[in-house]
Amino acid sequence: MAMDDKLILEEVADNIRIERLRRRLSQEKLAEMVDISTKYLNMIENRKANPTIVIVIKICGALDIDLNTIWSK
Amino acid sequence: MAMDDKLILEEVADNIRIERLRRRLSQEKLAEMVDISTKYLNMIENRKANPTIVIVIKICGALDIDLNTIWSK
DNA sequence: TTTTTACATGAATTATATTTCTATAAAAGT
DNA sequence: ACTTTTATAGAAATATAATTCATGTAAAAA
Repeated sequence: MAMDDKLILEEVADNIRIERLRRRLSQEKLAEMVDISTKYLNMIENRKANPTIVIVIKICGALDIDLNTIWSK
Repeated sequence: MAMDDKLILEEVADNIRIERLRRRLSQEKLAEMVDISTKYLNMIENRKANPTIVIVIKICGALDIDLNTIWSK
């Protein structure tokens, strides 16, 4: 994993967590909405997973945000 | 793979191909810019792969488009 | 006709995404 | 103080992302 990969995952992870907390959703609730395991959502938010585009788009859908909210460079 | 997953991949795939052709880049050239195999880029454009967010963001970077260009629902 | 360029695909392999199970611990609620 | 909720994480197993190699096709160019 290259260094710029980590930068990407950091920003994606942080923005997901920020938007989730803004909506007062628990990891468990959001994971359930997106149909992924709680463990895996936790890994995403802690920058330990590189999720597929389908999962990211579903997360955005559940949070009612667009993709640019998660990465806007 | 659920049906709405396929809908997502279809739109993502089509938009990547459209933007690549608009810039007159070959699959080989774009794959090289993004540092993925030509075969895999071909699979993405033909809706046979579900790439990670890091790869999608790198593709957007190479095409100089934002994420919403690829998925805007 | 020959060569080159671009796109596509099957099979086999490797790397990694994702789940399941389990457990700990802090924080919040009662 | 007790209970419940929430977040975190290790390890092992499973699913699938991603590569490599080989090959084929078709169109454009020489």
